[in-house]
Amino acid sequence: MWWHQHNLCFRHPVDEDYSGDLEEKVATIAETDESAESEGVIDSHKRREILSRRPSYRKILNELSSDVPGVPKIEEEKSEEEGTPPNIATMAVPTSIYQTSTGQYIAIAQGGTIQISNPGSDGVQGLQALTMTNSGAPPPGATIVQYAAQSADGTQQFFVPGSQVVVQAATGDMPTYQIRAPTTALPQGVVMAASPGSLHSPQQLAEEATRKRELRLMKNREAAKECRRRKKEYVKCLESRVAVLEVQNKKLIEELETLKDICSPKTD
DNA sequence: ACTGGAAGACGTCAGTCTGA
DNA sequence: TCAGACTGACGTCTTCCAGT
Repeated sequence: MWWHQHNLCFRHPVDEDYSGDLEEKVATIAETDESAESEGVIDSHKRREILSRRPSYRKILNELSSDVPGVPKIEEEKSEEEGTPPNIATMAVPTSIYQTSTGQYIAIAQGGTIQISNPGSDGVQGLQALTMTNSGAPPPGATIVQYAAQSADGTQQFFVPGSQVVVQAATGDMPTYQIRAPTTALPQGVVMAASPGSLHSPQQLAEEATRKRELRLMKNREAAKECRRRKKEYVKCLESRVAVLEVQNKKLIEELETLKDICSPKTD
């Protein structure tokens, strides 16, 4: 596998190895002037150990950015929506925000907690917490919502991704929610469970274990995505650093040549 | 049109790191 | 100490493109 950019051609056998090559390149260019005559040979085992214990890309890049003014920082987890309602922004950092048909805001926080806030309220007031779970073997796309707060008013309806609508289908101690397409009256599946009771039976324990596994896989999936995004940003940063250092190096060499000419004029 | 390789994105597992 | 975050490694899938 070969990878072309800036008229350079880097070998790129496995995607994970490329950033290592680039790091080496940056280090080599940065140290050319001082340590050109140093041994420069690192024991491969030691090097592997160092690499395997490297801190996260975010950390590295942020350290780089503090050393080098031009290097951008990797942003912390940012919310998807720019126009976050003020009464939600002060709470946990949401990953998704939806607005209900009655004007309420629903924020799904990182931990899977759903927060419902009334537009007129000032943050904490009117907030209801729900817990998102995916238990057992749900049908594709289905989401289990565990209702942890009692709704005081009547039927509630809010929008979820995919142009679907969550409708409160029953009231009372066991409110039920259904996901429906907004234009059809046919429910696509009941996805609501009441507040969780105690888990005792083997089946319930198995379901809980499955649920935990699903949750872990989901989080890991998101973490892997985020990790790859950071890595790409990190590699971009290294590439631009290579370019800058190469230019600097060239300038210094030219300067050195000029000074050499001045200090030791030719004797005819 | 078909095919095979390159490249990129993704999901998962396993191991390490880190903060409480 | 432990749970959660992070990341390398691996396999799979999809898309693109050049060659036939």
